[in-house]
Amino acid sequence: MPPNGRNGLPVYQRIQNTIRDRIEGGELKPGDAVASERELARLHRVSLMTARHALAGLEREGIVERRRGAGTFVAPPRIHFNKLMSYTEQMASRGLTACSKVISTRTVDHEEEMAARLNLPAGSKMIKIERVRHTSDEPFALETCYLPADNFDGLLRAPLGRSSLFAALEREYNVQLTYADEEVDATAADGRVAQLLHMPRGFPVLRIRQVIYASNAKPVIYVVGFYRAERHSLFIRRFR
Amino acid sequence: MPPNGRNGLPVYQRIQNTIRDRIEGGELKPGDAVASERELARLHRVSLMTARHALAGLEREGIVERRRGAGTFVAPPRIHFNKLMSYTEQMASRGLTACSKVISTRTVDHEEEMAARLNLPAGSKMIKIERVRHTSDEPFALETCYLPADNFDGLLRAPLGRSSLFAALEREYNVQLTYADEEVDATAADGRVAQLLHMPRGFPVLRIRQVIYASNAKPVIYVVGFYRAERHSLFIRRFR
DNA sequence: AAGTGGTCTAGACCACGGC
DNA sequence: CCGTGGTCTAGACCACTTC
Repeated sequence: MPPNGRNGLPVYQRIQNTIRDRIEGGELKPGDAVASERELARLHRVSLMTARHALAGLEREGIVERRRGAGTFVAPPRIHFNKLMSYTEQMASRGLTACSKVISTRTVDHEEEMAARLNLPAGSKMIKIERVRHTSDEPFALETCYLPADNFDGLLRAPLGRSSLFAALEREYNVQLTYADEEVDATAADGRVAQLLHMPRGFPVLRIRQVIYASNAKPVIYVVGFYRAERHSLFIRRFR
Repeated sequence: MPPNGRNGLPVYQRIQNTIRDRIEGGELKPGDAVASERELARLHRVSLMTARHALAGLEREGIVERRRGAGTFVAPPRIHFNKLMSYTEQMASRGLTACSKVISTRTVDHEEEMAARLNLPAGSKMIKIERVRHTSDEPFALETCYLPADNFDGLLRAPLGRSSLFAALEREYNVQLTYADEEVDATAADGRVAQLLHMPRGFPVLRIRQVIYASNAKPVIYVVGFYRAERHSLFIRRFR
């Protein structure tokens, strides 16, 4: 038998995908039993070790729980702690649709603080995108992000209103985002923020400044976000 | 061959232990090559899949990095972000001395929200400790923490003004704190907070609600903290 | 070309869970 | 008891990195 299927995917990953699809499609719900190792091996005409490898991978991802002597079961939906996720992905993980309005997109070259955050020389050209995030009608966040203009030529022509910036970077520019450092504090809404978020000036807002790094440890995006306090909170898990 | 060695440990775990020991003992340093799968299989007189299983486990733990075609190498020491640290420990890690004033210590039994956060039945007795944290003269945080009264009899007699609550729990009560879930948002200072933190009422403050869990995954402490925004910010690292 | 990790086979026995 | 996951064997070929 050929080691890989028709497409280039290893067999164990194709098995994983069939299971993932059935969970995401709602066919399998948390607590439901997944096909056993032996069953998968029979169904996919594959060795036991390969079926096992597939399930072990899904368990490591937290999608599935394995109990010796009992079976393999769909894991309860876990809260994603300390995961770097785009707004689009966050919404999707809560079963909601992302909704945002692009306020402005342009290139700038004299915002020194932002250049410094991206580790660029002073005066560097940067792409600047301002977006208001909302759910249904109510706006709840203003996010301004900066990217080095040199590396992302043509990004401004992408349909940012619709699709995710993360997705565009990872797909179109082949950039692998790996981690982000965030600084969180509270501040009072200034005139512009108050107006865009439909709240009185001086109201408390959560401010999150985020530097997102690519796999080569180079900073790729700097984001400043202001969040309406009563509509947004941040969840973190810390370990001892 | 017997599936397990003399002791009850699976072979692959014993292989892992020999490698862990050599790393912890300083014999292998970050970047050094670890024995290859085939080498381990030969040395331990074990099948390739078993040697492989051992290395895969170490990789999942982050102890080792595997590069196809190159080999398996000791991973660089991971920096610990998002660490659960007491106020005392945080200050110490910045070379400062912790300074706090106990405002009140008492037992309460009708704060239902707090009982719920600690997963206690309604009406349960809890120890409640209020402390103001400060640097030099300026107060910058009000922290109120709750603990189940049953488990921590006599805690109120400990010298909390001086030593760490964490230290007391870990030493006196043999509780191993393992992780905490935090919820962060922004809010306006109410009268009491404003007075204690020497700031105008209505000013934005960072609010952090924290549930700290022991090693048995039982909640042990619930802390609500209000932090002066201009003197405190939170740093988080998120991973993709 | 030699060595490495990645995938895969076709079996085996064990420890454990639920019926 | 039967089915489950956990461990393990003794091989195989492939893709990749290093030299």
